[in-house]
Amino acid sequence: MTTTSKDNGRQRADARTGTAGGGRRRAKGSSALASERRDHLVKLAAELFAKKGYQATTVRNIADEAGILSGSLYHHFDSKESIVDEILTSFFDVLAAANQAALARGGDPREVLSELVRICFGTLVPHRAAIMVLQNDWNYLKQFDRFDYLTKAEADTERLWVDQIKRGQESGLFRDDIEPKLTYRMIRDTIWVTVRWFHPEGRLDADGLADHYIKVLFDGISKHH
Amino acid sequence: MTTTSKDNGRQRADARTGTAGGGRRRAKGSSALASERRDHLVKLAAELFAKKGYQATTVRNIADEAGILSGSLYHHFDSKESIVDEILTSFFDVLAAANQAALARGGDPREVLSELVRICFGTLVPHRAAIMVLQNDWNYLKQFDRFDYLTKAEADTERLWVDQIKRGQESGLFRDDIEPKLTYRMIRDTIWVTVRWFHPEGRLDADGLADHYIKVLFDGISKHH
Amino acid sequence: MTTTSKDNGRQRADARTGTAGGGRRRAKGSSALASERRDHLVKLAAELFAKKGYQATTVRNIADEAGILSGSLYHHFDSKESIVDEILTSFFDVLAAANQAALARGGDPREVLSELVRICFGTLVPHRAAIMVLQNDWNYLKQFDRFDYLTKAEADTERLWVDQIKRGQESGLFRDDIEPKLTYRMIRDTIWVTVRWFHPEGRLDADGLADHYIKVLFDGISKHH
Amino acid sequence: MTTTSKDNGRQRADARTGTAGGGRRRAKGSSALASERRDHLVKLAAELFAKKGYQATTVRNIADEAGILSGSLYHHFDSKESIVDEILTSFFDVLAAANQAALARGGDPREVLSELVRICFGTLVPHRAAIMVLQNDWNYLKQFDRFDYLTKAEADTERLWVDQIKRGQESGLFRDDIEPKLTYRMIRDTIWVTVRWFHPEGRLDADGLADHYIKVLFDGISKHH
DNA sequence: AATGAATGAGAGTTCATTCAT
DNA sequence: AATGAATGAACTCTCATTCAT
Repeated sequence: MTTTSKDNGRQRADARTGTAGGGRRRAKGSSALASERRDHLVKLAAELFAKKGYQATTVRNIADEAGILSGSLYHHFDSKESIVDEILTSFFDVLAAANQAALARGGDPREVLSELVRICFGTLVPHRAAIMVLQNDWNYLKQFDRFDYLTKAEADTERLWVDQIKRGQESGLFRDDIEPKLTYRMIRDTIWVTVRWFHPEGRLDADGLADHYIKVLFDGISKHH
Repeated sequence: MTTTSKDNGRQRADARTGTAGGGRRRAKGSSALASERRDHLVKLAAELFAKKGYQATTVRNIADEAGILSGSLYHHFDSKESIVDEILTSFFDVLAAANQAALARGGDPREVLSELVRICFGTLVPHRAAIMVLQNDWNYLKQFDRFDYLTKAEADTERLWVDQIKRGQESGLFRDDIEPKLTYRMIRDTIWVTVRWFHPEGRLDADGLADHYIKVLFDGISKHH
Repeated sequence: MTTTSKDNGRQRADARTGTAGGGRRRAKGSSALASERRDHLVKLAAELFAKKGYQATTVRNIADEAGILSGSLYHHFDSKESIVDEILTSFFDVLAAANQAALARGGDPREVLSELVRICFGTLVPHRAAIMVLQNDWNYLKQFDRFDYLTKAEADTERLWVDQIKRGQESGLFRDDIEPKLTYRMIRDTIWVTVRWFHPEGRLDADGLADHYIKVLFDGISKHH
Repeated sequence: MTTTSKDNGRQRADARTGTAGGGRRRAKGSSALASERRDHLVKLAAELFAKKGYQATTVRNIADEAGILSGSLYHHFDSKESIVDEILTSFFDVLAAANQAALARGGDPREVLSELVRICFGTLVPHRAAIMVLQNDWNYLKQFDRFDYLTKAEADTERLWVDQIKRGQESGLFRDDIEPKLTYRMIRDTIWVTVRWFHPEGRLDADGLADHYIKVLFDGISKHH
């Protein structure tokens, strides 16, 4: 039993249980510094993955960016896969926790749905890289068993959204002639896919984008008299 | 260098000028058969690209599927890039032509926009592979100069849509408080991204999807009294 | 379905069924030449494995010996493992066939055992490399599932020998106070391990070695009056 | 370079001179504890080398087993080679001493040879790991100059055995038609190679194995009337 | 129109070893 | 006595591409 920081396995296992907050427990206080180094490397990798794509980013690219040799990365990570895993996991943890919190706050379906939308847009900046990877490389990554948990997490999220849409229809807030599942998927995709062209320094920041979208989502683009 | 059908370069040049109809001119009647074989190979490649992604699909994969050796593919194509280029080009040709036709038919902005949306959804089945590649691999492919024409084509399309949205606002049909460019991008992304989960044999076919989306787009998901 | 010569899998499957003679069937006559090239490479690899050990021999070593680049080896073989597999398989096929033939010829246990010993010594020169690998690298190779069949083949051989020793004891030819299984193992190891120092150009060739050993085995080193 | 117990070099020099008894002299009493730790590490390494082979055992494997980090091993040893060196040296020291003692005790060649055989079998349990390494990894290790002394030690042992066999032939105890050198090698190999399958808890312990082998060696497996 | 052998660059990964702390 | 970060060389293997046949 080593005390290296290369404990991806255990870490992720914890994370996936849903212990919200995204706080990462470390066995030893002494490795707080080690964690910093590690987190820094993950961040560098994330930027490269986002920019060039997971497959097109080589382990050597990441090492170069960090100013070390490619082999040295393996002191911190088991594999290239485990790096991207860490990126995606920490994103999903935060998202799941935020979603749960929104549900807990309650409110009518329209309010809850607005909040869920805002949460999604809210991750656009802090988790830009993870979302980019998900948009561009998920089709490739999903083939690996180790990422099955993401498929499951997504299924959970879908249930959560669909429930709210149905509640909205039952309570007469939402139209009856929309398909809840379909509608969810379109909302979801519309939001995440913006990561490809969204620049937070532009005219609209993430909140502005969210407002704009919520407007269109609930009332459409037509002028109602 | 043979004088066979390996004339990707010239072909694409023609295509990009926008000569609608998708008809591919062949200099020699003798190569009609060769063209069939070639088209077949492109189709096989497209399916693989769609399923596994462009980078993850090897030239060997394509050759295996065709029952030949990987080196033999180079009798038909200059490179792996030129195969995907052919796939994307033929999609963009059809799309641009259809868009032009819709504009030519005229109508108020709401009608034109509806038609543009329907055209997009309409390509989902016949051009599934091309759209899939665009969704998953564009971030990688865009780095190559040879695909610059796609960026330009997309800019043209954007202008076309934005014009209609603005016309709609000016004529009082659409709300003033929506951003035309933003709205276009969201519509565009929402439609194309469905390629990832859309199954034409499901409850809704592409037309059904289009109807559903147009409904939400114009009037939102809220019930209006 | 390709027609490359990289069909290790199928080939070995056939071989293991026990089709004696060691003749290797090739799907196409056209690949007879391909087979020659392949066999040549296997031979080069075998010599290196024998000399330096399996692990210490790099794929580049083999390629260098063949005057090609390391990557080119993968046109012929799936992996380094599959090369050594081919070496070992062809040895085991020949050995099993020879053993069966000896049994078929019949004779009293002393004659059969003598023949089995002679067969073992007889493989020392033509299969020197395979035996060397088995002596030096088996402990490493056995960990891979793909070599399980060798463990099974060895178990079959053990049964065959033990049966003869027991028959010899029952018929009063061999002493009762020897353990058949133990005796077999010692005979087996004694013979194979000679591969480490045996030089066929020395005073004794393989046949001479066999005679010498049979003498000692049956009657010991003591002078009997 | 510290002045701790990392003195492999000197140590071995002493050992090779043949100072029997296996007692390891330590310059400083203070390092008695250090020595214990060191011996423990050597033992752990020996087990791993025996089980997985020298090359396949990584320095990390050893460190893991000891509950430390791989780099920390270098506080105790110069290199991976020096660890295995220590294992082999201590085995050869004991063996050489025992052989000398047997010679010193005298007796007719049959008695001396029996004793030598028993000595070999007697090392099987206490020096299992060293013998395993010698059987499996010697072909690799012998390439390094630092292990030349082992080749020389082996040559000494060979001379010792061959002398006894020749004496036996001259005195009429052993058959004239056996090759002394050949016979020695076969005896040697037969004994050591049993390390691969010998389990001391089985039906026969090391002494039993020795008895069995001596029986066969001197009188063969045939029943003599 | 296709084969089969090879190229050459580069991929992810391993590992003995070093060294400041 | 041990850590933790890093080195640097080498490893097996992949793959788009070329070319003589």
